Amino acid sequence: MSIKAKLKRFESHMSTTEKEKESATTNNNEHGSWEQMNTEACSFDGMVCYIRTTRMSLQEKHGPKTFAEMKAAIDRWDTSAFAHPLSKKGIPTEKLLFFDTETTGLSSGAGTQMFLLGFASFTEKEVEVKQYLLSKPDAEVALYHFFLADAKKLDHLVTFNGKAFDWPRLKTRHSYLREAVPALPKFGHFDLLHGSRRLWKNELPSCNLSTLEAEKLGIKRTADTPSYLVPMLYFDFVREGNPAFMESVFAHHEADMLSLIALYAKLSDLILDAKGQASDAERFQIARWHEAAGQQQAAFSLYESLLDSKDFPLLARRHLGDLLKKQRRYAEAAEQFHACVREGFASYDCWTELSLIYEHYLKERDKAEIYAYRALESSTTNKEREAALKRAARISGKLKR
DNA sequence: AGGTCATGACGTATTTGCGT
DNA sequence: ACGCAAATACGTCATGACCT
Repeated sequence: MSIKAKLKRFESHMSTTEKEKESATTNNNEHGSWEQMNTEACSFDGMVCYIRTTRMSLQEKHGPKTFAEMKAAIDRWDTSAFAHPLSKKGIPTEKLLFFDTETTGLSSGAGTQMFLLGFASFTEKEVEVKQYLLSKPDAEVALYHFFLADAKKLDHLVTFNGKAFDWPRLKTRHSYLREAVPALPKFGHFDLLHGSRRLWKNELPSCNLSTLEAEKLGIKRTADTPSYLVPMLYFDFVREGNPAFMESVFAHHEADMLSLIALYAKLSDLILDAKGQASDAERFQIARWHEAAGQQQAAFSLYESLLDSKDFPLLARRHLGDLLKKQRRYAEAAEQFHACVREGFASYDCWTELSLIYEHYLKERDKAEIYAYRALESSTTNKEREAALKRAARISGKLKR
C-alpha cells in the first residue's frame, strides 16, 4: 500500500482539528504554510533550517518615517564633527546588521534555547530581513551554518541589549558547534539600550523597546504577540510541527529588527542635530553624554544653548562651570558658579567651587574665606559640614598670619 | 544559571602647591 | 629642599534595568 493510501485510510480516524493542522503542514498554499510565510526549508548535513526572507522598498514606512529617511539619518554620522560611542563614521550603512534573536526564556540555563536568529540590513534599494528558525532542538548546526553564511558579508551589529543578552548567548552556542560551523566573524557592535536610557530614563517609566516604540518612535504595533508568549508558541510549533504557530513570532521578531533601524535613526537625528531636533531634556542628556565621552567642545556648545531654556539654565550653568574650570578658564568658571548661587542653585557645591577657585587660582583669600563660610551655611549633611568647616578654618588660619 | 553599563558611595594613588 | 595637606584622577564595589 502506498503512503498516500495509508494516509487516506488514517484520515477517517482524525478529528477535525487534527485534519486542519495536517493540511496546514502539507499544503503550501494555505494560510500559515511555509510558502505563504515566504519561508524556505534549507537542508545542511541532514538538518533543516527554515529561512524567511522579506524585502521592502525604502519608500515603505515603519512608524512615521520611511526607511529612506531613516537611512539618511544614519548616514549623517559619516560627516559628523565629533567622536561618539554610536558613531558609525567610516562604516557603510549597508554593512550594519540590525540583529535580534528569540529564545525560549530569559534565564541562562540549559533549558533555554535560542531558536530564531535574524537581521535586517539595507541593500541598494530595499530593506531586507532574514530570519533563521531552528527546526528542532538538534538542528542547531544548520541554523548557524545558514545564518553565518549570510551574516559574514556584513560587519557591524546594531542591537538592543544585544551586548548583554543576544550576542554572548550566541557565542556560547556557537562555541559548542565550532567544529561543525563556520567561524564567528569579529563584528563591531553598537548597542542602543544604554544610549536610550541616557536620553530618556528620566522621562519614561521604562526604557524597554516597546515603550520607546510607542513614546519616541511613533510605532504602533497592532495585534502584536508579546514577547512573553513567544516561548510557548515555539514549544507548540516543535511539538505539533505546524508552521502556523510561527507566523506571529516571525512578525514580532521582524518588527523588533525594523524598530532597531528606527531607533538608531532617531538617536542619530537627536545626537547629530540636537539643536534642531532634540527637546531641552534630550539636549541636556546628550550634552552630558558628550562630556562623559570626552567631547568637551560638543558638550560646551549644547550646555550654552540651554542657558535660556525653561528647565535647564542652572543645571547647564553648573556643567559649564565645571568645563571652564577643567579648561583652566577660572574667571569664567567663577562667573558661572556665581550665577548659580545667585539663584540659590546647588549652593553648597557652587560655594565650595568658588572657594577653591579663589583660594588656589584667583588668589583672593579673603573672598575664598567668605565663600567657604557660605558653603558651611549651605551644607546639608554632616559630611558637608565637616568639610566646609575644615576649609573655612584653614583659610582663616592662613589669613591671620 | 549572564553581561553591560550608568550611577553613586567610597577608597587609593599621584600630583600640586604651600609653608617651613 | 623637604614634609604635609589638598585636589584631582582612577579603581572598586554594589545596585538596578534590560533581553524571551
